[in-house]
Amino acid sequence: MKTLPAPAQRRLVLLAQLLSQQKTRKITSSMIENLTGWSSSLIRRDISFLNFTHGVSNGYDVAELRAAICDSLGIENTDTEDIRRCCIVGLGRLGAALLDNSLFSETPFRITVGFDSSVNRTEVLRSTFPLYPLSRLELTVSDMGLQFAILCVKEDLAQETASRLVNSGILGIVNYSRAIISVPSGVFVENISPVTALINLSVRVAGRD
Amino acid sequence: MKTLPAPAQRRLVLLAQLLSQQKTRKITSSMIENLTGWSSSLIRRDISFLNFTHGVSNGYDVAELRAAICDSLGIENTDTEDIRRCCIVGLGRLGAALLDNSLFSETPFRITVGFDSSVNRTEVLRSTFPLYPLSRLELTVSDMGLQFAILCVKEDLAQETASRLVNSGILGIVNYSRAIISVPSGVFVENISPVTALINLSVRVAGRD
DNA sequence: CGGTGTGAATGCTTTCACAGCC
DNA sequence: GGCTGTGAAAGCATTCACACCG
Repeated sequence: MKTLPAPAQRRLVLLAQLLSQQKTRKITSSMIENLTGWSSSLIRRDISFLNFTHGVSNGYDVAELRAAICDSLGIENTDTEDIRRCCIVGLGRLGAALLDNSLFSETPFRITVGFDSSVNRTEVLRSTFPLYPLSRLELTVSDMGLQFAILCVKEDLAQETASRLVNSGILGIVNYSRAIISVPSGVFVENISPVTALINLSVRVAGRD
Repeated sequence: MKTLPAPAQRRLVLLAQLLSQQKTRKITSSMIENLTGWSSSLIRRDISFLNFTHGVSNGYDVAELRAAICDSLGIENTDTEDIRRCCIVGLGRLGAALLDNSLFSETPFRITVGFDSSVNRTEVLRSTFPLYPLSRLELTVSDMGLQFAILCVKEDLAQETASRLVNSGILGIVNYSRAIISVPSGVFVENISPVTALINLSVRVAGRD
């Protein structure tokens, strides 16, 4: 098996999510094409990277295929074992809205701690896990051995906070701010600011000749 | 000028954002490489698609380059003209957190209306623009001629709501839910659920051999 | 020199097309 | 007959390498 190309990896993540919603028991590559717009041969190629040998020729078994993708990507969505604990940094309106582990049900992720510069906010907000002042970030992240952070601080603090996270051992950052943050190699960032998303949409809409 | 490749387009959007943060007046492709991890020749190639002829050989003028990117992508960040009006659908904790146009300052986007199935929420939440019950979605979206929507409804309503948006003329959807939504060709979706982002990070972290 | 801009080469990704299987 | 899985071809994106410029 060749190594999984990055675009294929991202499609497979979405495909796994699509399969969890799927009501039917079987699905064919052209049904997936209709749902996603990706060509059926591309989908078959993506699936072939999983070396998932299903045997039958009349489509994929939805549950089996999803399991094969999760298995291959290491994203078993068990609720019990192999949980990845994450922190949220910045508990403004947006950060506070994400303090809700029901968003992560049936995934291997759990929010286990939040940080904010305002002690007022860490004390007023209710959650099932601790909320600490920013000053305890380094200590807590390294003690808990966290690898993932959700960054919801304001633009002007984004780089500084990201660096502190990286220095404490964080390997992946979900960046909700518009700021572009620099991280050393081996650390990854997913930029999901609504502004970036709207700009990308706008360019794509304009570009459809 | 050849047409802009999709990966280059996405990098340029991020580059424009990076340039807005940049403190220096000049920047070279290898400074950008250090900040972003993209190779300097790739950056020069991306910029060459703009047919931006800057003249000098000791780096790019930050402001000029940013203007050239925005111009070429049609994302002038004026606050006055050519504003794209957007709606938010679903005013739970997350949707309500985005009802804040200060998130979109210095961009051509403005939230101009919100919708929720709960009349209670549309009446209790405060905002500078109207909040309506979901039943008024079609009428309002087509009356206002909106092209962009931010979708924050729960998973089980995502597809149905997206279809209603598309039928009302929406061309681009920022999807905050985990649900994968199907749209006809000519309509675009950006999936930015925190769950998807974490999964992608987790796969990339695991894959760094 | 220390930089850009760009043909040409390389390396990836996607599509084509068809054998093989149920 | 309809679908998968996959070599081989085609099409894209990235890197190389170097002419050229201030």
